[in-house]
Amino acid sequence: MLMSHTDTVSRILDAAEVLFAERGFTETSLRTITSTAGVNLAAVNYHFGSKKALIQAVFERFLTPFTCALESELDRRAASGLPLHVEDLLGSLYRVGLGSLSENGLDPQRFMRLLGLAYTQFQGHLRRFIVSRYGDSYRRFAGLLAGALPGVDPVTFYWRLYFMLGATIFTLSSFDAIEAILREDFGAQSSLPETLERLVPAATAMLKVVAK
Amino acid sequence: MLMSHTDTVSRILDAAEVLFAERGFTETSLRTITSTAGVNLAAVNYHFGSKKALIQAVFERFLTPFTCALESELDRRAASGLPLHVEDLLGSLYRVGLGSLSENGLDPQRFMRLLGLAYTQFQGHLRRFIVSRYGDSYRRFAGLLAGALPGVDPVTFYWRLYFMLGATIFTLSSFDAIEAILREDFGAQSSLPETLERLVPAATAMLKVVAK
DNA sequence: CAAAATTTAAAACAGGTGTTTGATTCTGGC
DNA sequence: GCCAGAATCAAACACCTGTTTTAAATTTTG
Repeated sequence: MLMSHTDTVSRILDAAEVLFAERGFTETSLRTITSTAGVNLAAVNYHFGSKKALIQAVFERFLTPFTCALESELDRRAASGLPLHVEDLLGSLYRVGLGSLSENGLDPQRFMRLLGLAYTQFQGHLRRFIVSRYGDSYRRFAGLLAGALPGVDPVTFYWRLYFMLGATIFTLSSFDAIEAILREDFGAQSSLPETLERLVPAATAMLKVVAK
Repeated sequence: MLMSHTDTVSRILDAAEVLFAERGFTETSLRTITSTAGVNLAAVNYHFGSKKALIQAVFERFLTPFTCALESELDRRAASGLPLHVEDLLGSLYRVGLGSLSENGLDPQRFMRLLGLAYTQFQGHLRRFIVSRYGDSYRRFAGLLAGALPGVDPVTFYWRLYFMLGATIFTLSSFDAIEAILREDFGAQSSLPETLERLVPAATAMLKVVAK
């Protein structure tokens, strides 16, 4: 039968998620995954088919609830008829990211770490998978953001969008490390929500600049 | 003799530089490096000691001229006595990056790609190496930048500094990919200097925002 | 209950990894 | 010309990789 998701599958996904986020894809072997999951080595290839497919499955479990939550948040905003400002859109994005993930028992920091990996590690198949599966939502959000920034020419807008993505993914995927440095140097510790509250105005300013 | 740097060493460094930037560290084997360099497999361990040491050597060849050029640019600015503005500092940083590297026959894009890897790949030894070797220059630059931003409290400043680093490294290390997308969608092609000219005002705005 | 399909298990497979070895060639100083 | 030291080479080493196989156990179903 196909109700298979008894245990083994989830345990593999759980272990893979943590280990991938900690060490990367190539640096994490199937043997490490299966042994920390407490299942047999062959189980990965049996249930997922290959290591690549496992990597994609890990991302699917993250991204699907996130994307759905973002879509319905955008629907809600659109239904309200109110104009969408840049701050609101970014705030929504971050709030949804934090909310939907922790609801599903997923660690937002790990999520960002994995997202960072998806962009920087050399896994062509992953990039293709993500684009084909979640590209529409991405384009919708980007379109709304562009609409909230009249007067910024398209090419400049897209570069700035990438600047923003970079700032976000890079910073949040190394959140632990950066936070540790700042705590050591200034004693003040920052939480993830606090950091996002710093990020929203900073990213907004970057998107809005009027070239002089 | 110690004049050894006849050929083999540089050829290994050249090949490793390109291959690392293209595929990452773990994904590039010593056999691939030595065969594209046209040298014997054992040469890496003979001249460098280990793969880790080779990785560090690749970064040293990039970062030392860059850091030196940046330091002397900062010296020059300091000697002039003029106050240092944020735009100037960022402009210097990027201009020096472009200039000093291409002078030494090194590809700036590859440099950014490698720098991105250094941050995102899981090579503890590399991070430690870079921090211990180039940490002082980094702190000097960060200090000058902080001085040009009175009124921004230290913790906020440092978070924004990381936002900026993220935007820079992330964007430039994927420059080719992003540029290809934008060219396909808008027909307009962007050069690296052009992109840096977009980045300077955007990053400046992000650093300067006054929280409302 | 028995037959069939699904899931687990141990072992082997084929190939790739960084590193080391020991012999051989090259090279510069006397 | 000779010979120590440096550099190159082919081969082997020990280990790890993802994947497959074959058999046993388990679960589902008629």
